[in-house]
Amino acid sequence: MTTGAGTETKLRRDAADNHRRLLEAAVAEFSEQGMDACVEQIAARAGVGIGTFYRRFGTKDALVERLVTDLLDELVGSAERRIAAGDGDGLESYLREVATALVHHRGVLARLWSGKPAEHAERLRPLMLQLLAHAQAQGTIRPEVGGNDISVLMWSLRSIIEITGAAAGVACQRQLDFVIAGMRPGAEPLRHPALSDRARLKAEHRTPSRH
Amino acid sequence: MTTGAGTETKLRRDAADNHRRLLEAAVAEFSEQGMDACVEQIAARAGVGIGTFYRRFGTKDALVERLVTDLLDELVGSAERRIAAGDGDGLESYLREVATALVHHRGVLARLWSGKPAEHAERLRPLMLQLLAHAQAQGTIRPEVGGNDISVLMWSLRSIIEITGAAAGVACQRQLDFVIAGMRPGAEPLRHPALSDRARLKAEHRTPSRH
DNA sequence: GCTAGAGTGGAGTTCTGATTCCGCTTAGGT
DNA sequence: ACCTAAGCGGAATCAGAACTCCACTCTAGC
Repeated sequence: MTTGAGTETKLRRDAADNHRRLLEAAVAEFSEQGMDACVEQIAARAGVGIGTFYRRFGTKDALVERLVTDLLDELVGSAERRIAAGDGDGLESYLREVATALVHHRGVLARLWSGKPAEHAERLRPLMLQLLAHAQAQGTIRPEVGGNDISVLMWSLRSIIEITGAAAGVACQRQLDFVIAGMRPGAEPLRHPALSDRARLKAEHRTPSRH
Repeated sequence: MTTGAGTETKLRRDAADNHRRLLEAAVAEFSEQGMDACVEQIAARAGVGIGTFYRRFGTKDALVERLVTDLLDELVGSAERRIAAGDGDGLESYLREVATALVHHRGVLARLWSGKPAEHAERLRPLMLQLLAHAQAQGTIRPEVGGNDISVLMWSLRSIIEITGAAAGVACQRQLDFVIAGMRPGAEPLRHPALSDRARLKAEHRTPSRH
């Protein structure tokens, strides 16, 4: 649940403790201040000096990447669990879980769907496609819906979450109500083509704003 | 089309020219670099010195606010045009126009739905509500849909646009296909409550990240 | 064509926040 | 209890970008 990369060479007890505390402080601080939260604040909140922060993470960017990786691990785990369950509305449940996870990690969403860890995001795609295919086989999602439609849907949650802050959970679930309703077999026909794979790939490799 | 505030005390011809060029350069630079585009770059792109930039706008922030105001004027104009037209799918057409406008001004979206110009955004709301009411009276949108649902929908476009960059137009229209389909009278019932007015107001007054 | 004053350019200043450095502390093996 | 390398704190350094200032250059009214 905590991580996947194994670069942790058993720390001294106090050090391990500081490490954990830094991670918690970072999540909190990023949630509140956005990605501009400054390192000094994070360290202060964790009750350690800046030096300790840098000994542990090397760079503010490395910290963010670590948080993003944790989040992706969570999303992957969630997808796998849904696939294992094998019920008809697996995709819908999955999307709702994704929304919840994103809300919880709202501080680092700006880095989630682009930049380096895009490789990680690739890990998610086949699982998502599998859930989609299953839902379509069960007839709960109409056949014209493609994987890129689901990607766009997930992307769209980011700004809702960043704008609504505390109320993000409600806002996302309601939005999912509408989008999913629009993806059901009985819904009105689609007027526009889906995003192309080429465009999706370009989007996933874009390096966004900051630094 | 250019603006609404009338603080422009007829400039010397060359100055007016530089002013226009700065505005264009700013839109371009923000679109490409995001809100972190630096003033020096903008000035360079416009072919003027930094001094000129500051004489004209006083502050980077003032420039952004000006661009946001222009965008809102455009959105208001669009809504008024739709209301005047009075056809049944006014809301849908309006939303699609909004998407197009947002794509064009993608550089400043981060400042659009929050911060100071929230007052301006208030100008938009009654128009949007009117379009919604009309659509519901015509039976093209189901009655459970509320104004806040439309707000959330507009917010959701921001991250789609920022992530997809050049392909944003396609992505947004397709997403609108789904959401609007989900808002039709025949669509599946909604499972979750809409965002409360209180939460929406809080969201609109949030001061986001930067500065 | 001349002149006043609006406009200009861009080096220098200031501010903010990331990152480095190093002498001091402390866990934990013996 | 002692020793030593892992850890720690935080002042000092560095970097990047916003913003200021002022000697100099043109536009436009005469």
